[in-house]
Amino acid sequence: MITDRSVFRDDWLPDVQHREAEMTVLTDALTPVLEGDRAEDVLLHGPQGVGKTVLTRAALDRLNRQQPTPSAHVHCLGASTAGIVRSILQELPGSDPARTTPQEELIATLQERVSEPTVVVLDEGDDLPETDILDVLRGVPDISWIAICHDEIDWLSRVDESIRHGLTDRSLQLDKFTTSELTDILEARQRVGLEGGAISREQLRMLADGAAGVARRGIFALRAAAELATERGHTTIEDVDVEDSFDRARRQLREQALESLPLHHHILYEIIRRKGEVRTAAINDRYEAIAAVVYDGRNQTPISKRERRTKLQKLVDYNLIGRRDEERKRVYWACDRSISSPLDLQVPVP
DNA sequence: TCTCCACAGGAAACGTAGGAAT
DNA sequence: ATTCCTACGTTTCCTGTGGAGA
Repeated sequence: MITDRSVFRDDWLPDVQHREAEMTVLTDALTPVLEGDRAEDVLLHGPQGVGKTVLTRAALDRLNRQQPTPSAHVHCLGASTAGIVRSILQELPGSDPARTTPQEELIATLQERVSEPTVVVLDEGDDLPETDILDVLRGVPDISWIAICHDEIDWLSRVDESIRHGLTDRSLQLDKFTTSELTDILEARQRVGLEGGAISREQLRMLADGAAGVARRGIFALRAAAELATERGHTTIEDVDVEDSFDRARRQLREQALESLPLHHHILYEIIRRKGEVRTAAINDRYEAIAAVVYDGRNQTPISKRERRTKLQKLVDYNLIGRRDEERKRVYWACDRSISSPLDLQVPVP
């Protein structure tokens, strides 16, 4: 039933639909490059999964077809200033810098290497105002940036006045799609990714409706529906497959998030998942009780309480665990207890 | 109201891997 | 081969918060 799985992946670049106005703002911002000038900076903001990254990639793709332009797409979440500069250098032509190259030297290399208009995409840039990266980029005359974040007000409140001023008219909001817009988007994906006639327009509308305007959710659900239909021996996708697709899609999104995290997070996640609702102190007790066994032979050592708090925060950010403060207790629980760590952890059952 | 306690999270300090210089 | 240097992940230290109990 699925003829091309790559269509459902995050890195698939579709023809952008229902973002004409936004696309115009972006392409206008990039237009100076065609004259050999630096592009305008842009801030792109909106909820997760509504196509901010896709729109940016599409705009750069369009620019590249008119005028090949160096660009770098950097994931900034949790990265230091030096880390971001290093990622940019890795994407631009030239040799990659060594792991321990001093920050000052990285910046000097960037200034030397960039001699024509270059666009840097700062994805997942919510924490950017805390780093010096915008100042660093300002020191490279040919570099312009497109920052992608969730909360515009928060982001702008933390950058300095000159940057805020430079963004006037170039702070671009992407809202959730309407059901009919998202139906169109799913229609286009299924045309490429599924056998002809596998799904009806009405079923696509149901998927779009269930995804509540979040494109990534809808796309994952479309794939999940096709997978369910195949497993159940249906020749085309049936309504029951669509109904059951949301659960599977949600699971797949969470599994993907968990897989992307390192060992310590998996161990903490498994402790919480197996216990149901659990207090911080109980997590720590359990962690300390099993640490020796779980870390054995893994080339890593148990982490301190303080660092566990940081890891737990990340699990919350990734929507893998929930958290609530009540009285003097902070309580954690797994958002979906059926999702287990793919690592083969020797977490003993209490 | 005051003191004690447990915990959260910010900031500084620390240890280590690995590349460069000698 | 040895020494030096840096980024990064982590630990240590510390301050703030808020409920419990005197």
